[in-house]
Amino acid sequence: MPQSKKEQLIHVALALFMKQGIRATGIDTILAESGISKKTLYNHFKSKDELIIAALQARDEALLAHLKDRVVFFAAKQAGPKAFSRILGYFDALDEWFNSKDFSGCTFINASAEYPRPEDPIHVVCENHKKIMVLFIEDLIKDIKLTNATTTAKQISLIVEGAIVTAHTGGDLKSAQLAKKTVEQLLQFQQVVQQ
Amino acid sequence: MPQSKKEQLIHVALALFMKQGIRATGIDTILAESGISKKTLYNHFKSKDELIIAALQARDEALLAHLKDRVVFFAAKQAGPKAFSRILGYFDALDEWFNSKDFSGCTFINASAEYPRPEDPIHVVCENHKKIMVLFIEDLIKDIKLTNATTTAKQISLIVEGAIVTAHTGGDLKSAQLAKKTVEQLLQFQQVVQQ
DNA sequence: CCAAAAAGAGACAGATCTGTCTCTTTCGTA
DNA sequence: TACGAAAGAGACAGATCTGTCTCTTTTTGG
Repeated sequence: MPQSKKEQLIHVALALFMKQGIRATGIDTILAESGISKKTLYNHFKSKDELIIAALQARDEALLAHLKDRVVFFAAKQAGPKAFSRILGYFDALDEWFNSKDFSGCTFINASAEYPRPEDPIHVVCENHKKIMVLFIEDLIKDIKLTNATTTAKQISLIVEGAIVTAHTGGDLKSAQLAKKTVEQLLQFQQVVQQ
Repeated sequence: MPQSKKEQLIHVALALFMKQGIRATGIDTILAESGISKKTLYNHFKSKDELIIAALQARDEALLAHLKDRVVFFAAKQAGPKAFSRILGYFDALDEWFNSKDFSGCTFINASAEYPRPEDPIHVVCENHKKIMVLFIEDLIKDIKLTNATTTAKQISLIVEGAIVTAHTGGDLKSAQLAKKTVEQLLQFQQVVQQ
């Protein structure tokens, strides 16, 4: 078997959740799309919520792996200071993502919108993802001389989240480019001030 | 009558949508909460979607009015250059909002997450709201000397949206303060560069 | 090769969803 | 007061939701 039924379910569920939203996607649709029976689903997952969480975790891993890969690709093409190339390449990767055919916003922002209670396990998964993304950014800027890299990473994260929302909710598919420019200015300012 | 039944329905529906999400809120819950009958609802609104759109439009007006009011309040307390006081006061207003008891993110980001298709009328209302918010920011910075105020307003908007997401999805209730600091740095940089 | 056990298929149950329809009440105006 | 029209109440319909249960098929171990 190339893929276990559990993996198939997660894969199909995630695709539908991303395309239509979570609450808008019924169990029956997932089953019809995957050709797997209801009993099998409930053998692997105690409830729909558990499947949702598994799908989000799969998305977390896949997205991070994908972005890491694309950052390497785009960083190589970057002009300017070498230390900036990875973080600026990140925004090219975001630009590519926003303009991909089936872009429908950040799965985690969307999920936390559908499950707004902060203590909801689904919401917690989203919160954790966002923490990981800040750490990812912190890694991208580690070669830049900054007085407080953690704070700068959080600032860049604000801009990234803003770009995602502006692309999806605002329908502005160029938001990653503006975000890139904004981060360049911010980093230049912080470097100027420190020395 | 202090409030028409239509206004009551919009008011109750909006509160529930914001608290629980839109798809998670059934018509019956709205009716029970408001004490209004189903027939009356469908006399005023052709469908649930129409009620959703009316609720979002009400939110659009109420939020903008509230923020305008709070900006005036917080701008007066701002230190530093007079031209910066309104935009910086805006972030104090956001901080107040994020830390209010029933904060559950931006209603429009959330709604567009639940209705992800860009051509969905509900999604369009959200998109329009975001456009209005950029214009609002552009007005807040109109006393600052900038080479391209429209672009700067869009940049600040990115940071604002990022702060909202970071507060709600990320659970970081201090994000408005970091956003404020980020905008200060950005504006300082842009002023330095231009002259 | 056979029997025990695990896994799968899909009918079914019970709740809940949106939207309709009929009947009753209320209101405005002669 | 009386009558026509508008508005309201809530039962009802039909679709759809999650989750369970029974029966069949497949797999596996001796």
